[in-house]
Amino acid sequence: MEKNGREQGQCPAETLLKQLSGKWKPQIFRIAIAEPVRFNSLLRQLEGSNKQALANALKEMEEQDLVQKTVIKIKPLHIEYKLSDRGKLLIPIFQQLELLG
Amino acid sequence: MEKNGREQGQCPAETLLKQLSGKWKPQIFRIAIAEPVRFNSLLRQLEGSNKQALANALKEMEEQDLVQKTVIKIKPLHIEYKLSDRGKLLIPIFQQLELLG
DNA sequence: TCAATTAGTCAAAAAAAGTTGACTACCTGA
DNA sequence: TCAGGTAGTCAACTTTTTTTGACTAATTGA
Repeated sequence: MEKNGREQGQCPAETLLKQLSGKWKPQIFRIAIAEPVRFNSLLRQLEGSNKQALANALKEMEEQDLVQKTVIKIKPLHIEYKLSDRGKLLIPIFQQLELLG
Repeated sequence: MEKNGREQGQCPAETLLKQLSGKWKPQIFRIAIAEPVRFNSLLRQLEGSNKQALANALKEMEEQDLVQKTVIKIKPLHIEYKLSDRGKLLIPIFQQLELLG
């Protein structure tokens, strides 16, 4: 998984667009900007989605260093997803996309 | 084809991300920022692409008002694609994507 | 012990996106 | 009139992405 398009001689924008695209990623990103989210909460918020879809999206977003997964060791073991430092760096551009979309 | 995500109650960024994504669209957009392009020129510049891929991408980008198609009535009839006004509006955000990608 | 909640995994099917190769149509110069 | 360049279309195929439904595993409260 590359983090920089220039390293493969591609169009760098393409790399980032690919990381933010997909059926559920933009919505996950938007929700995670506001506050950390847990798996089932996300599942309930994203109508029409399903466990597999979210698991895939979250795993990819974690691999691409967009979100950070944290295990919270309380009673029924919560797993929290929040934006990573790189993810936070992308907030302004995401907000621009929201404005122009 | 919608131009504004808010009109369908979706994540607005999602609409724009979808319009800019796809195997060839980012590269087409980047090339078209620099100067108007013709079909076969694009085909030659995008290694691994094919007529169908480009025809699809260009048609969609035209429908989404990202590029403008112009028929140039010279000898062997050229067709030129350049950024539309809306497309030009997106240049800054695309350049940001290039920087961060 | 049983049901519910947490957060997933797995395999298969369905849908969407991308590729391939043949074909069309117009115009021009030889 | 025939070859070559322009810009495509079409149907079939392959690949990738997304969905569906069943299943797992740990923990908790009744």
